Amino acid sequence: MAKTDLETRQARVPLNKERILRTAVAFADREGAESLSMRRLAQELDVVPMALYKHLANKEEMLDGMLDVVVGEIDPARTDTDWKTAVRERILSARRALLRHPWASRVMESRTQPTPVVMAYMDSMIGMFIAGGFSIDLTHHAMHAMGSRLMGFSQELFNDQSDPDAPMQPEMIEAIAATYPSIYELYLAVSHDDASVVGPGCDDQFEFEFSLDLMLDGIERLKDVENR
Amino acid sequence: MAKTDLETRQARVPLNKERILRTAVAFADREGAESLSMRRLAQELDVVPMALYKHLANKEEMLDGMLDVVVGEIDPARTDTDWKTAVRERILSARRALLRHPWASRVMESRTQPTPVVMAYMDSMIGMFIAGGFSIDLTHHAMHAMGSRLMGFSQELFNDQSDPDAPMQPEMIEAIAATYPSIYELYLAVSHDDASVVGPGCDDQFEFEFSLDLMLDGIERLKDVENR
DNA sequence: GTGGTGAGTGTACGGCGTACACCTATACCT
DNA sequence: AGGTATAGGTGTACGCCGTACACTCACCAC
Repeated sequence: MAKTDLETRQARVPLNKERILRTAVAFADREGAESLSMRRLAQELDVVPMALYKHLANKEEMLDGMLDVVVGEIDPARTDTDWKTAVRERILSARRALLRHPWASRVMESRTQPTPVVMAYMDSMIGMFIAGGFSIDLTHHAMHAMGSRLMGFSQELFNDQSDPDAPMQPEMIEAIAATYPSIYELYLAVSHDDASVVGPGCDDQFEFEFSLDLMLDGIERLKDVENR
Repeated sequence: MAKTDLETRQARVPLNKERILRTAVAFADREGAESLSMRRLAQELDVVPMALYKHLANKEEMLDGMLDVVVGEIDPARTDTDWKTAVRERILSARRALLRHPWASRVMESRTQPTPVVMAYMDSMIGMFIAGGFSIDLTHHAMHAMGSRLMGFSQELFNDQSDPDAPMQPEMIEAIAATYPSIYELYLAVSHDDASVVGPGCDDQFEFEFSLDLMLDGIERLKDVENR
């Protein structure tokens, strides 16, 4: 009896959507999104799986909510500078948020409908271009062209190397050299730049900013043509 | 007995990897990748689910195989023009292949390791830049910058509208107008360009080529700077 | 007290990928 | 021709998954 009493006494923190989402995000940060199931999450919260469904319609809604948490971490737009700096810094802030939650870009790719939070982010992004003097049409094209870069990632096409700094067996390298000569050539050049011959080979942050600036410069030029 | 005899007689086409993959691709084309399970596919092939595993290690390997089928549909590189035309046309061919198999880009995004077929495609793509006079480093950056565009798609961030030409309820439009003024402004401009006010609103092919050319022009300029 | 309400529970269902043991028809060797 | 190895198809079973549905029970206003 004493035990039951104590259990009931220690007013167990009640569930609510926000606490569920925070826990889910933390779990995904720790274990990856693919190991996040409703059942595991319920366990994490010391609750029976179905309890979650009093606060969320289904798993999809939860994933959306988790992404909203991430998007919520993106800094608001600066208003004290030109459009290009403002857009650039905002996107880099988005990227920082996504890097904090490595599962997020993949989950984002899997979503089909934007949430209101994402819509609001897009809305403000569009606003930045318009305020910067872009025509509506060019803004539209720019938004398309930026694509997922707007959210802070370029999908890297197999970015997730199994072992971040796997030393790459020499025989594997040889096989690659024979079969994919151009990849090998590129690999040689890139890994040579780096401190170690076997390092990660390229600086993702640099590559991201490189192509971000390629886009920004490109659309800036188009804007100037338009206004000439 | 006659029946059994007949059944055994009509030499049932034997399973093999290629036939499985062809059937899987056709099924995904028809029903979408999310409804493709090993069990449904086995059913499609009039075979017990586990039969598939004599030809494929697991579902992942099957998905990879399906993507290889799609990548196999991309035209080989032209060798009779400048790098820019050759790259551009190859990418547009990739895009055509992906549009034939709407599930493919999403599945591709979900993969973590490239298959040899994809590696070969990348290799030849790299080769096109190098042959075009790009330095290795610039080639490397270009490959990163092009990202999924190399495979014929830019991830559209919620490109899949539930109903391709849903008329958009007026009250929904009003709600959007109030909450997301910039999105609304863009929506107005874009849908006005179009024949109908409620049409798809934008031409994906145009947007794809727009940003493809933005990238190609950008890296071309960098190449010229490099060689100056 | 009474009755309504909303959060948490328990059970159950149908689906999934696939491990493992089994059967069987063919192919090959002597 | 007889024996046997092997590859391809089968059947059963396991442990996951998301979630429908009926329930209990604490709390609340009246």
